[in-house]
Amino acid sequence: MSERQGHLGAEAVELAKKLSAFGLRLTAQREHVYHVLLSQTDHPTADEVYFRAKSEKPEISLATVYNALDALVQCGLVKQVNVDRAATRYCSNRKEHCHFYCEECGRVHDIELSGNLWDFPVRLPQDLTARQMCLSIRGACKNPKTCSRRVAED
Amino acid sequence: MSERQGHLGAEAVELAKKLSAFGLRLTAQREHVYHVLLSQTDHPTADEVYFRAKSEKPEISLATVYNALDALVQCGLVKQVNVDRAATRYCSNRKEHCHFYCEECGRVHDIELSGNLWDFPVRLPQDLTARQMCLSIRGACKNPKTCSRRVAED
DNA sequence: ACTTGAAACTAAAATGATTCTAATTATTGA
DNA sequence: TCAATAATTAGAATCATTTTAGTTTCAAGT
Repeated sequence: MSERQGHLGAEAVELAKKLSAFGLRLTAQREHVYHVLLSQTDHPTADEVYFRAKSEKPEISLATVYNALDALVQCGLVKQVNVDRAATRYCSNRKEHCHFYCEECGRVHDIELSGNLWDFPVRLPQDLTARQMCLSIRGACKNPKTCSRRVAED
Repeated sequence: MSERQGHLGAEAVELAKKLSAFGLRLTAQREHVYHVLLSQTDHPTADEVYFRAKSEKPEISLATVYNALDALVQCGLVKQVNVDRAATRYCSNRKEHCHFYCEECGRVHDIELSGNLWDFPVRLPQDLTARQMCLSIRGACKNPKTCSRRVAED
């Protein structure tokens, strides 16, 4: 067991496990990026993650943030949210949910599902193997207090 | 009625109607871009649309292709498909369907739905108004004949 | 048919997001 | 501890998309 794994919090222990299951190493940077994502329930872009991460660890580089995000996505702890032609956003919500994109303000909201997406009937050709399903909803927040044009995030 | 609307095909007539419903004009370029999208059932990127369009109309510019794609998306004739951090793809399939993204070869397949997405139970907060729902599936093609790494499109 | 302002078009430059490079450092297993 | 490998860094490069500025086309009103 490595030096740094001697004193890990619960979060980091799980992170280490998940990463190593995919042949990826636990590093201080990945741990920190994951921490940044968990500490705010919004859906930051890589750039936003970079700035948040830098405020605590000024040496971290943008390339590393991309690398860490990729590692987290690969091992299933984080999901990418792609909307229109905008920068990809990242979501650390582990509960089954879907995303609502407000066309007015650009915010992404997490929406709970009351059913199981895998039960939804689709005519999937037999040569295709599904690994992941996701639902996304577009619309408007309709609340003038919280929904104003082009705000960063919720 | 304008000069060029005098001799339009059925496709173009519908296009003209949809566009004008959104205050957008029918132009030769938009018509051509729409034609390019309809003539191949794959999911080209803006760049790919540009090259296909240019082969028949060499004067068309990339900015116009983007403009035309935006116009088509705005009036609902075309859908954007966003996957990972890759360039946005465009889909002219008007039937209710969802998208399957093959993580091995990058192809996007249209999948028919047997149910109505709007029936799927989600806990949508009442201040959110949904306008569009879409389902997407990730997985693998699993067919070595048709699925090889990083092929352009299906 | 003729004018006119708005919308759309063009090529090219600019921007923004993401990836790559090369050199360095950290981590892991022997 | 050592070597091999993976991950990190800053910065350059690339790719996708948007913006700009000048020109053309369109549609609405004479």
